[in-house]
Amino acid sequence: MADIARLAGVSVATVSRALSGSPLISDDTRTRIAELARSLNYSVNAGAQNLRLKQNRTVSVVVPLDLTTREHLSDPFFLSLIGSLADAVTERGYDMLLSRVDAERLDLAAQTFESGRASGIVLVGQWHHHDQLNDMAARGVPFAVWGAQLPRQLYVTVGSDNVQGGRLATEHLLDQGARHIAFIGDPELPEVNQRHQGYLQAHSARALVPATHLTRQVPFVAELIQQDLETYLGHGMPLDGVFASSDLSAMAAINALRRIGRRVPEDVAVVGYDDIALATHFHPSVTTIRQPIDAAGRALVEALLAQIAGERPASVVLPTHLIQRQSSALRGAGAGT
Amino acid sequence: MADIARLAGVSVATVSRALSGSPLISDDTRTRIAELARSLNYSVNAGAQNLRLKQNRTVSVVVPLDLTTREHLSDPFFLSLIGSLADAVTERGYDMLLSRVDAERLDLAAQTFESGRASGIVLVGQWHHHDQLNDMAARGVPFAVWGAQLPRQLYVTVGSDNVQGGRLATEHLLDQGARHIAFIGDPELPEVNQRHQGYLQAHSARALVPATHLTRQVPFVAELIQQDLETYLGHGMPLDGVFASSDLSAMAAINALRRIGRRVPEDVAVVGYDDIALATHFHPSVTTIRQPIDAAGRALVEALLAQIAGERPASVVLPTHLIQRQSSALRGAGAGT
DNA sequence: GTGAAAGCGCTAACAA
DNA sequence: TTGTTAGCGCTTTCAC
Repeated sequence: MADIARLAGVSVATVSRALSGSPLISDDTRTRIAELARSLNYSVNAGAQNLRLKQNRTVSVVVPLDLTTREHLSDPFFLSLIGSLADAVTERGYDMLLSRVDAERLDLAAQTFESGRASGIVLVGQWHHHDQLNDMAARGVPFAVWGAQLPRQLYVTVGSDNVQGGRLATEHLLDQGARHIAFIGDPELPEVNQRHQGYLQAHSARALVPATHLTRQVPFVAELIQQDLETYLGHGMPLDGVFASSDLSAMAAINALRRIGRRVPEDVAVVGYDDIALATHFHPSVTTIRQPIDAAGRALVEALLAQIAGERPASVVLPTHLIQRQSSALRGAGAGT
Repeated sequence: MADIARLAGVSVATVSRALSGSPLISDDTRTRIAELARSLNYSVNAGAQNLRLKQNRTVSVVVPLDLTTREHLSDPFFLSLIGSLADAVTERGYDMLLSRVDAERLDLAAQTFESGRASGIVLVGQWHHHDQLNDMAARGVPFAVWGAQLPRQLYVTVGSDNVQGGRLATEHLLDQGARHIAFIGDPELPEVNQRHQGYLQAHSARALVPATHLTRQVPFVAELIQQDLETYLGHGMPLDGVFASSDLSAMAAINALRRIGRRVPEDVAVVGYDDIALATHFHPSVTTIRQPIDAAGRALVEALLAQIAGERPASVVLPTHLIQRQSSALRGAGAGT
């Protein structure tokens, strides 16, 4: 900037004002300076500017890294969510800092804020760490979480209506005539837990009670799901429906069932959750609960920016929809796309 | 930092030294200061530190935004590449800034560098903008591009061996007995162009010459691909093989063929490119050319960091592999997974 | 082993 | 309309 000032024969203050479009500067000098800057490929130093302005138009998106399961960032749902966040953040004129953090140390996510690198944080997934997040919120860190709304929650979440989603999925399976519906997922995770609530509600609304052993507590790992299902069926237990708490799990389940010789959907109807792109194209195509990803990214960014602006935005629960496809057409009825 | 200094009864200089682990500080004061900092949730202000140190451990990943086709960031291949980049960047102890830029103004990508926000750039996709990129390189902006290696190229690329990939795909189709193999893709894009070269090479190696109208110049848009294929076949032209320049295109082609009443693979064998997760699970599963995504992310980051360190790294061409699946088993032979 | 002071590149009073 | 000056939070010579 000093260079430009010298070349233009003015002071740095003038250059600063010209470049920031201050109305105090004459059009003449403004254009002269603008051209000089362009020809030198000069851009105002963002660090110095932020330091001075104590402003900072960047959002930090943190993806917890679960060391025990997947080491790499590869789940299509989260990847899409990141894409949607990138679009939403760009739309609002912010920069996006993407980082990965050990899921056991979610509090580390706050560092990007505390070190002044970002003005707030979007956390993709809340895992088991409700308490850590409450602490962060109490400390005054602005952040928004993709996840489930929990009791006594001091932070803002954006998530799909998991209970409703679980209910929709299960009702659909019951409608298809299924009576022994397994639930696959780890109810220790808040979102999965709520989907499980929906599963139970759908049953009790029809005066049914699913056998407890139909709830299969398995993490999001294909091998474990397949193994668990094989064990379960190996014991000769009845099964004519599966509600998996993610599409990836549903696909793993379908593969496992097929390997054991059960046909999907003729013998067992399967419903997933997320509606990732793969679900339409899988064979059979997977009936699922859609989470509105574009709305999700936008809502997360909006909730975060509202907090940064000093507001106290409410958590957002996005509606879910049943997308009916082949995997649940138990009697050949109701095949979708 | 001033607060901490006051509370610890020392000068800011001492705090700075203590926090950066300077050996000049006594263990006693160092731990006292460290604890104070922790209890206050204090983190050194990154902006100020960078300003002072003129250092900057962040990589800017720029995803061109092609306004004419997809507005959203959703292609599974690029999404995975971003995931892989996030992992690689984190591994090297850098931060990752993710931004989207109009594909027509790729030079804007340099801004994150010129404004000192990042020490270098990874560009995901080179599109038609070889010249803009050469200009950027000439200006001294450190960056690495995912794409094809081109003649008179002043910048570093990392990409798969597109010619080899195209050859492998086409040879495989020829091996399956296909003789009228369409090429689907837009050869104006450098990577696609090289895949097309491979397609031609595979033919000429067997003294064959594919009819020119078999090269279907279509952008990566499902609707256009389906439409084009329908037109082509509507004219009664012969077709028993398709080499699509991406898996998504291959899937669009398969859907189109099915709609027209051609069976895949019995009537038409299809091979894609990328090996996205969907490819395994599509029905029929898609034979494809795998691009090693994890290696890609790492190679891009490495090439960039080398440049930042003042080296002049060579472009990287990653090997490709044919992954044989059902979509190309023309005579029922050679079905894979 | 610690402190005082200068300066990284910028913006915003305050003066002129 | 423009320039002078102080200071954002930090690191680092230089002095003690």
